Amino acid sequence: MARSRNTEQKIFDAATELFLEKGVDRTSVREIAAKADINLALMNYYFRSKENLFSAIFSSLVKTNSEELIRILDSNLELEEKIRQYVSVYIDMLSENPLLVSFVMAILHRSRERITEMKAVSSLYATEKFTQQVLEEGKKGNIRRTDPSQLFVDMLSLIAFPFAIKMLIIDKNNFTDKDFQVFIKERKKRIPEMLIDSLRLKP
Amino acid sequence: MARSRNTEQKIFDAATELFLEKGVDRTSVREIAAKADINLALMNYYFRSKENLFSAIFSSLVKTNSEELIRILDSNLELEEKIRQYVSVYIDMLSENPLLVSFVMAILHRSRERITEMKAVSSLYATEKFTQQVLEEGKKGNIRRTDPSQLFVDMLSLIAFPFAIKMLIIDKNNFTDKDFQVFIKERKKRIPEMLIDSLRLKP
DNA sequence: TTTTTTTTTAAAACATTGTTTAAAACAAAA
DNA sequence: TTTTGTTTTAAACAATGTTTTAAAAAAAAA
Repeated sequence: MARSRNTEQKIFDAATELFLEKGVDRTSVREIAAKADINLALMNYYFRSKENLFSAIFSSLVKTNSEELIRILDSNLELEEKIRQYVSVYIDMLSENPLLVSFVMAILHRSRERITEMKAVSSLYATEKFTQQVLEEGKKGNIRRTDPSQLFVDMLSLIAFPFAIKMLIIDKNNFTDKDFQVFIKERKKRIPEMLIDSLRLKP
Repeated sequence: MARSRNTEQKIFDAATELFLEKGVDRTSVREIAAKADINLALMNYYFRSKENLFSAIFSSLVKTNSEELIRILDSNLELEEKIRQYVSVYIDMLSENPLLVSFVMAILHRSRERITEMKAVSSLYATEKFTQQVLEEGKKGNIRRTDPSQLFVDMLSLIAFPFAIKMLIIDKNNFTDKDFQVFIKERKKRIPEMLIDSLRLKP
């Protein structure tokens, strides 16, 4: 008979929440068991080890949140519109899951091996078409000649970093969570403008 | 007599290195003791607890690396030059200590209480003059009217984030460490241009 | 030198972690 | 119902973590 999807899912969900909130290393399996309201040993029964559970969760998170972004990057949209959509979708995604950036960065710092797992799924590794477009438009003289890698890192930085320092921004500006949302929403307009500005040919 | 600065320093230095490299939670006090070549109990003798040691190190790191930045922000340089210098100095600093960003972010994710400790020292909290300049230049019509907080976050993001995802950038582009340095050096020109571009009045 | 204080040591106490075991409870199939 | 296989449980285990203790060694003060 199929394993109780119910219990397995309960563990997965509880662990996801805790890992995002407190980080993997500060979350004990006992805590996960308590939150999932299951017996301690069931974690090992279903996932063999904590590290394994973490790996499953990490892959799932990255994958879930990358598919749409990859689709945009691979699409035939013209460069400007592609940038607008990528920024918009990415920011919406992170707004819904603001802990994601910190989590991924913590993992990046914690276990470099995890990089491999990201390759297959992260939108960072799906920039071929984007790169090609930037080079082509540059050649045509439609935009300033630009290193596509730099442009992509700019974009990523402007999108993601504010979420990584969310707490600092909130604290510094005496923001409520709502204020932060407004702040971020503003960036959905601001970032594409900035990037496209930087591509515009000087008169 | 004063406590043996020597031993205390040895512990401090060994722990700093390990915390930066592997993160606080994955560094054991036994490891610190081994690396510092001291008896295990001395860590407690000098710093009372691992958490306390960490706190000392964190404050020191943030402080050391913020003083010059704060000085620039508080200076009377005109806005454009201030941006150029801030970016340049900040990038140089992170280049010398590339693990700093990941470390601070991991901490931000790990212990929100630490935010308090940053207030007194982080350059993020010394933007008063900068803010004032942006508003003033905007009023005078010398630059586009801009939310200073947004501009500052842009600047910070463009500077810091690439270091946080250094491993991804290296891996994705098949960079050597030297390549990464070149990539970053390029950004020292690129970032100020981008920011100043975004402030320029449209024709 | 003797006394006092500071620093270092080895040992062990103590807590918590992730994992395993072996039996019990349960559900499905025969 | 009996059998079979799956899921759950409580308890134990082994490893590793941090902190404390109490005595030894070293250094400074008297």
